[in-house]
Amino acid sequence: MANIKDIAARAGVSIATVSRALRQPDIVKAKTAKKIEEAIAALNYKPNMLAASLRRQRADAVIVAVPNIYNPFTSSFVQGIENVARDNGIKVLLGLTEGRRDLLDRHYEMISGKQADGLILLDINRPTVIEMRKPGDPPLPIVIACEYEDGIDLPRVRIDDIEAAATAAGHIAGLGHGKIAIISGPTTQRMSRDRQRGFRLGLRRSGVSIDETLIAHGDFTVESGAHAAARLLDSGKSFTAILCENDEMAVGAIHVIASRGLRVPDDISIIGMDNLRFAEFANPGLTTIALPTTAIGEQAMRLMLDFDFDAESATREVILPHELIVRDSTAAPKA
Amino acid sequence: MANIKDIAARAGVSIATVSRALRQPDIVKAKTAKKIEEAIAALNYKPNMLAASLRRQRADAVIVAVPNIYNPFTSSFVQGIENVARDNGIKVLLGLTEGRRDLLDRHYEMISGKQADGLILLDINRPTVIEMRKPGDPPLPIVIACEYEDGIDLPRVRIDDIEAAATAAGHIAGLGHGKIAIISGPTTQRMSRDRQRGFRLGLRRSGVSIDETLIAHGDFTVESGAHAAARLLDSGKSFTAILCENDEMAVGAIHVIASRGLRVPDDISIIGMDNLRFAEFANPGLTTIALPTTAIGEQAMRLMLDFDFDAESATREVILPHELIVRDSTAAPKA
DNA sequence: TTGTAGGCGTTATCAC
DNA sequence: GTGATAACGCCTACAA
Repeated sequence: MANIKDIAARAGVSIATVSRALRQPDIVKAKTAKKIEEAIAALNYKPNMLAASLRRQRADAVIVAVPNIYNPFTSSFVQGIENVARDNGIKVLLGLTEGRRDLLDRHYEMISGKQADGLILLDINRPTVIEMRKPGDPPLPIVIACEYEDGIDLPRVRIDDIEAAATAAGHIAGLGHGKIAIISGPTTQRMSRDRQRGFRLGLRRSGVSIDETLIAHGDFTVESGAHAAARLLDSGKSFTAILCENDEMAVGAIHVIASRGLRVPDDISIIGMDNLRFAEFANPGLTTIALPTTAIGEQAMRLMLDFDFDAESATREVILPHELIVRDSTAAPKA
Repeated sequence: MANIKDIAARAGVSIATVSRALRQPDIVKAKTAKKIEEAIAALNYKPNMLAASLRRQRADAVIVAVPNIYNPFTSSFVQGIENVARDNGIKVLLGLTEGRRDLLDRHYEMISGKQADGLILLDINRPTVIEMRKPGDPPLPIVIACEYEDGIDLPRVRIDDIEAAATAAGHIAGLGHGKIAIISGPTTQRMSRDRQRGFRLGLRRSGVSIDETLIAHGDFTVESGAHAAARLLDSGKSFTAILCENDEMAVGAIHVIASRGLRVPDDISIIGMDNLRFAEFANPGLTTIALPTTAIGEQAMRLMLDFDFDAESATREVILPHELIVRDSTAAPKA
């Protein structure tokens, strides 16, 4: 494989000049540049980025850690990151964590191993390295997106889950529902706690009281939403709407409700959160809260680029707006 | 940042010994190893993989190019790749192409730039480099998964789309349907052509003839499936089943059918292909053809590991089996 | 079992 | 504008 030396030899210049022609074409004479160009074409030379990164002490790459990739939410989020990264000559690498901390740590190794410069985290977990950090150590090049927990001082971008959930609850209450069930996520997760709080807040604002026995728990998967809905129906209690903490569980709930011969929204209204791509094509179309996923990704990448996490001026938190999307899964309760 | 030299100094050994302690712990004396270990812990040393890769001329990483990540199919496919990669100490990096060739080429640069050793392709496109290759050039470290085209001599793993589609068609015909519509993908794509061929083959085997005016075209997205179904319904022709070339379009079709007050499968049976995660929770649950996605990923990674693409003995093609999954979207036509 | 030393392919400093 | 040359941090013959 041709290297910079071969190019230099063939073009009759020094390797320094070749390097300059590649990095700062403007400071080398046009004629020289042309000779170099020809040599590069002739030998089909490709710069060895490994060597370049080693020398420059930066890889111009970030790694994005996501728990899974089937979640459409992830998709447009990553899209946002790519948009900004591309404009700045940064490579984006996706690393799957499956929600496992050991895998996340393994991805972090790409940073300690200098193969990437930063980590954008769209995951519940935090890499172990955060706990290992002692005061005075250099700042960690990590940006947290969305799944935030308190007590970790890293830049982050997120939505206001509480207000978003309150908006959803307000929509349902505004339609006139009074007996409202909730399918919540795992309360170990900050996001789930916030959303549940938001549901309560939204109902309270509308003067609707909550029946604590109408709260079922899932784990944010379609399957768990189906099971939770089944439990609610089996309980024999009556309710006319279900607030679901995410769309996946809402889809599961709709499935179960329909399979029992009940109708959405005639018998039971369903609202989700996240506005997954499939939400629009559920039967019926799912009313939900849309998150500015692409914008979140863009912001996260910008925070990464501004990386100077020790600086007083560093932006520590960006909160982006959500939006209610009304489709056909919600309606006023039957008279 | 501490480097191997610092460790050597602190442990009172040479850098060679440190390197060996890291790579081949068994060939260094236990006592020495311990001293080195302590030094590593004390200085919080992390090997610079960039330098290691540069020296060893391999990155121990593969890049997986996928058009998007929201497709659940992609997800378990990547899972399969990771399974095998992990067991072999290989890092897996995901690169998004958005179906764009320029982005794919950019990912390929990671290979010419030595940041990755191979490329696994789950994309319609092919990197430009394939066309540039002249006979005698070293083989390209590329494995193709599923989206195959003829005329490219690279190892690949796929399913038999024709037989898979024939199976789907056979199921519908076997239920007694005679007037059957088709929602096909873009016929520019090999996979779409194969699946359409398979549908025809399956129907012919069952002695059912095809009405060419009952073929609508989409582009594999939910939206296009919805539009195609609408066109079919608007045409006024009668049919009792739709063969969809993938689940996404099937979901779109169901949505439109339901929104027009027709029922699946009572009025119209729907079958898809791919067995997306959401297929099970569609309303009604979608009958479909399951692909061995994880196995495809595993095989692809194995082909990558066996990389010696010039060798006569190199495996060039692996075909994996599909499976019919019967759910609630298909039934015998009304009498 | 361990040490010495050359080199992987760049970039960047300093001369000229 | 261009050329020598010293790093960047590691691996691996070869020698001891």
